[in-house]
Amino acid sequence: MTAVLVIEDDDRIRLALLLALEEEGYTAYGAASAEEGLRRQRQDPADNVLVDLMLPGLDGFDCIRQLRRDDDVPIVVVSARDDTHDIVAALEAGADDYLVKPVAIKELSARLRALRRRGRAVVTSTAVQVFGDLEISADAGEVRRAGRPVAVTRTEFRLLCELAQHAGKVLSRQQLLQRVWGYDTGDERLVDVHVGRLRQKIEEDPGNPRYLVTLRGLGYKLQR
Amino acid sequence: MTAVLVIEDDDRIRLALLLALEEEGYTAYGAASAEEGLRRQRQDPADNVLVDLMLPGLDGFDCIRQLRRDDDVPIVVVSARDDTHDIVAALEAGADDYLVKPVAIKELSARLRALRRRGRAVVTSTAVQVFGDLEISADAGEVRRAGRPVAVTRTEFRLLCELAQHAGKVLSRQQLLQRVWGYDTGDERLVDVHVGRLRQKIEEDPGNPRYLVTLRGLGYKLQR
DNA sequence: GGTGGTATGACAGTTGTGTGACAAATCCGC
DNA sequence: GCGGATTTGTCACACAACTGTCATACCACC
Repeated sequence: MTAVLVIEDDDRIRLALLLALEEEGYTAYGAASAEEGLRRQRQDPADNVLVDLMLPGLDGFDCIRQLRRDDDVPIVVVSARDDTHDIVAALEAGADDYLVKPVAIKELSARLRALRRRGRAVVTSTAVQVFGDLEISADAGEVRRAGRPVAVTRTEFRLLCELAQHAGKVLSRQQLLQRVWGYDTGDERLVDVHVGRLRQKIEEDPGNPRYLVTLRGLGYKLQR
Repeated sequence: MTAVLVIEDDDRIRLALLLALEEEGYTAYGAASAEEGLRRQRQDPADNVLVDLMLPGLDGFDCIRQLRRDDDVPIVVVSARDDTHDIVAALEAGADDYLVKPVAIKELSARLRALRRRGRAVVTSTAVQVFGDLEISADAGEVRRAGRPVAVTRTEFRLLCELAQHAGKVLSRQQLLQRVWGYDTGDERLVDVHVGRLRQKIEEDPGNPRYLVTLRGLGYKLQR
């Protein structure tokens, strides 16, 4: 799952972008100022960042420079101004792409894809997550235990990824239902069943799990 | 010194671009057709390639795909059309950036700099990719299994190249439709059929593929 | 020992994938 | 241009894999 951070002060535009990105299959979250955006990116780095140039306080160019200083996440500028000078300045500041508002969401999506294909996100995002002798590769759609590939189904894979993404933290059945299945409501037993099946595949001793542990009354977590 | 190849059929525009690029400190040379451009790039690779979309004979999109197949040079599209669909298609075909004519030379220069800064030297730009006893020669447009040439059709070859380019990574049917066929929408079963045909040709046991594997619910990938 | 929460096996309905047949489109030698 | 060969895309069907539900057994904690 690719996470995108949208830094944009106009609430309406930010929300619209977030919705559209979600629709395209991204995990998207927003920040209303450069300061907030930088803080969020430091705490929980996204795979791509969208930045508006006109921001209150710290402006977009400074925001780009700071983001670029911290890591090399692909940065896409979204601006109302199509002045050549702005475009050049943004690219010089460290942006990777520049889009003029109003943004066609398909184009944005394609540009994010193109950026990722260039090999940037491979470095920054989830290449392979490792838990002891358990490896999860989101790109390859593959799980390995002790070096051996383990065949998991799509749902199991999603579940595992979701747990891995919040490694060490408990996720309630409700949260898992929401994030893996997209159900706002539903039978929580469903989660149990899939957790059980996943254990059969990834645990040495499914009855006494080492990775995918139950927290009675709380939910499940993937042990680091 | 950075060398730039300009593929553009209009003599006046090509000359103007070449002059402007020289002025900016680049070494620039031109080609009046996709075929000529591809030949020159193969003989004496430039550091960046500028491509016009409307070309006689082989068009810009095909030109981009071929360039991308051969190596990993940054490609900038320069086109008179600012249609979103064209932009998306060009990026999907493998372009790294897109500029609408008339081009502001300063912007072009900045974009070339930005592209270079991104550090492209990531992907294996080997002409021949090897997977076990399977060889894919992009240059020669040739596929071999256990040393023996395998006759694949153009579509099959493109599909195989696309998968090889992202070796080990899952590509969804949607992604393959877009990248191999250029369809933004369409019947995903089309991919299945061609994957099936490709398997008949490159796999020892098509029913139990070693290279071109299915990831149920996710897509296909070419196993390393 | 009782109670609420959790694990697990079986089952039927659903979905996803492989494949052969066929017609349209394209290529190619003449 | 022309006609045959090849390639391409569509469709339908069969089969295998997966999903969600349920019932039952199990366990931890009070």
